[in-house]
Amino acid sequence: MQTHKKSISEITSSLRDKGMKMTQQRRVILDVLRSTKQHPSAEWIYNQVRKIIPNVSLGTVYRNLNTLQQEGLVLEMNYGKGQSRYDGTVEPHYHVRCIQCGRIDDVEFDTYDHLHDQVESRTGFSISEHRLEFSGICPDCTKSV
Amino acid sequence: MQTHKKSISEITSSLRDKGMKMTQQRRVILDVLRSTKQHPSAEWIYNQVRKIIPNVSLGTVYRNLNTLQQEGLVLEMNYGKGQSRYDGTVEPHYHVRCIQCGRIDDVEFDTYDHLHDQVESRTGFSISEHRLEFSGICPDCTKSV
DNA sequence: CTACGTGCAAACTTTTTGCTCATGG
DNA sequence: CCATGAGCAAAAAGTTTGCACGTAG
Repeated sequence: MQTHKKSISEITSSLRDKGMKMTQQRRVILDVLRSTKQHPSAEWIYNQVRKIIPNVSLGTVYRNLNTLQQEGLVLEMNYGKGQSRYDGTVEPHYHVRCIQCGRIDDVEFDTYDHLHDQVESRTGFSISEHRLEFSGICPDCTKSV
Repeated sequence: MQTHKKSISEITSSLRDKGMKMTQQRRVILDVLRSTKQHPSAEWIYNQVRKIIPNVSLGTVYRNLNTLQQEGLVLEMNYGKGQSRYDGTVEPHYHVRCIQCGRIDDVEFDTYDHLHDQVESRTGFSISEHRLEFSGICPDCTKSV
């Protein structure tokens, strides 16, 4: 794991090439998300960003998370009916989620990209990615039962 | 695949053992979901059920899908921010999803349950299940580009 | 009979959007 | 400068829930 992440200035210029701006809000949202090992919700990110830009709006957080996702800089994950969770690590990796407290950790694992060919020939789909997610009870929740 | 599904009467009596009733609505919702190879949304199920029970309510569909899910008779899947999708096949299997039209097919594949031990020792979680989902473009959408 | 389930509509949660103003490049 | 983005608040989308009535067992 621990692959090389694009620097903010690299990102800034690739955004500029598409006529997009690196605003203060966008930069801080990305910074916040990249600097946590949690896989937070939009609201958690919003609260962190507010510590730096007190009058940022939740709408801005959502708009930017969507933009960043389209640019391939952020991943969105949905579980159950609650809030989406976001991940600032876009390099392929897998997740394990606690069905009790919602905690999501990364799993250090070789990825199974070679399965794409098998899936393509069996389904006729042209596969671009896959997600593998384990669920169970985390160590903390195991203790506290 | 094509594993044995519990019959409605088996389900009825196992529900009864828990003090739950097999209502007409519950039975039809389960029938509709089990008899499609699609992986439909609650609203699609609702519309199908209405053909048989015209005044069924969407709330009832949701309530029953949640109940059936808790009983392990139905799976719920979330993708992006739209509606949840439901699956009447609870035997372990994987999915492939079209990022263009939203179609979801099953993938015939041996399952990777042996990974659970590896994940447990690496993360300390106690794993109960995993999901593997491929995404890409389906044959129909490939044609129509 | 009677507890569990339903229909209906209102409420709730999460996310998106229209509009006007601000700002990065 | 001026097109892209932000802030605000209202709306949309999806799901849940309270209540009075219905029905499976």
